[in-house]
Amino acid sequence: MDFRSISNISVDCVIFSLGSDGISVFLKKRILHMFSDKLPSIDDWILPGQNVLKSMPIEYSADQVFKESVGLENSYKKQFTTFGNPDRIKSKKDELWLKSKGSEARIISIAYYFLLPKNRLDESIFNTASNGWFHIDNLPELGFDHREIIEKAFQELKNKAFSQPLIFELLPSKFTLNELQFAYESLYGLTIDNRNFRKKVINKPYIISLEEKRIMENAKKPAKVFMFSMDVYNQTKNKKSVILPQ
Amino acid sequence: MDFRSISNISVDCVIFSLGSDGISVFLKKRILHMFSDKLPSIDDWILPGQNVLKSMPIEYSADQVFKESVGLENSYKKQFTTFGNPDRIKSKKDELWLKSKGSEARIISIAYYFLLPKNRLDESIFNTASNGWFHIDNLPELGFDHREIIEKAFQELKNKAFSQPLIFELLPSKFTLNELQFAYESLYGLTIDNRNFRKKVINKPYIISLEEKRIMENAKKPAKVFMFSMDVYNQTKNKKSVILPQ
DNA sequence: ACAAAAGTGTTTAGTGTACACCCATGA
DNA sequence: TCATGGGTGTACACTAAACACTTTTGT
Repeated sequence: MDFRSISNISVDCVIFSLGSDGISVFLKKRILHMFSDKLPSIDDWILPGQNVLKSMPIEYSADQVFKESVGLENSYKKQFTTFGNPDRIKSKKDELWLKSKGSEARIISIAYYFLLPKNRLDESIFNTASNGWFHIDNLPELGFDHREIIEKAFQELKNKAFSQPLIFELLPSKFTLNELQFAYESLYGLTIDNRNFRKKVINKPYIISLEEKRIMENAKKPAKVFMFSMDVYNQTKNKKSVILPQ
Repeated sequence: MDFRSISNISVDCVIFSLGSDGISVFLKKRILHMFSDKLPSIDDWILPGQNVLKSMPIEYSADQVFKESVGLENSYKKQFTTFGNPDRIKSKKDELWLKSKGSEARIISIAYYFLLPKNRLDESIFNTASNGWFHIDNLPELGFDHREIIEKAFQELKNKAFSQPLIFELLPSKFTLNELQFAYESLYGLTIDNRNFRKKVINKPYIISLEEKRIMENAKKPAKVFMFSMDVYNQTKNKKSVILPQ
């Protein structure tokens, strides 16, 4: 095995999670102090990433980045776009940073997004000095073209969740209907009528009602919990009309 | 400008077109005769592709490949997945081929698909000795992991066309309703009721009825022609229910 | 006149949407 | 008893789906 990395190819990971105020993204602090006052000192945020290894699959590096970032494995992962235009390193800061890391100037970044289920998040990794979670609508100053990467990831996620049951990857395996509604509202920036939502959801065969109840934060009355069955979903999915969008 | 290529990064292009019998893919012949009888001689098909250039955007190479393949520009193009596992070159043939080209053993391929409108196809590029169009359900023997790449491209195309008006990229800018129906039937392997289809299509504001008529091949009665307006589409698209697939 | 694709209507079932109040529970 | 999220029903409009024959034109 050759565990050296390929110098011009990296993976960048956009890790999404559903926080109490909506969809959040995990970022790492980028700090570099310069000896010369003439050079800008760097203090902003970037996506977690690392170079691809010479003898391992691309996704191996993505999994490593995910594990090092949030301490977990086996979450939903999707490779969505590869970024690599020669002008994607635009700023003096980005140049300096790459030089300090000994990296090449033209880096191809294979970008993945991950979906982190709500209850699997290790709280200790929440906002430390070098890690942070940021609401998708309120991102901090970002290095390189990482804002563009995040926006693209979010768009791809929304598109995909439109036709596949991705939403459940953001929720605990047992969830309440109001949690599911909140996930949709957060992801798509909607407000949904609760009665219509419940009707629609409960009619899906792959949404299984459990006998269990759970008391949500701030609530007095316990709420029924449900689960999603991928088995039932795969069995019952019928090719609904595919003709003309909207 | 540095027009040398990056030795370990290439683009591969899956070019789709709508032929008279359905969706077709453009392939290039791969032939290599060996001096030794012990080595297999290569005679199969591969996707058109080339290496990424040192100082140009990735899509520049994709556009070049497309132009060299079918002699056209400005068709719909989508980067969909990057392939690069170390074991994607599995066969002796693939190894020999790469050696004969002086390429590295670990190549990252950034894959694009293109949609070629029906009437824009230069017939002279149809099946020559080194080029061929193959029905998506009847592909020949393929080199490398190119069958996998084509299947993935086709899946991504179908998914995307489900929520975006991609189907029109496969048709001439003026088309008949039966042509549009045939495009859907070919893409999704459906048979659609013609009366219901016409009703549904004619009700879309972005499908514009033209005063023109056209006599289709084998037909006697001329057919009305329609166009798709992206302007109207963008103006009128309403966020239809996004809750739960199927 | 015949062959071939173009074009047309109605009925029924199901789904989406608008809308406002009571329920169960813990504090 | 009050505050909080949990949970419920009806009416109307629209869309999807099933189904078969007539029209127009070129040969």
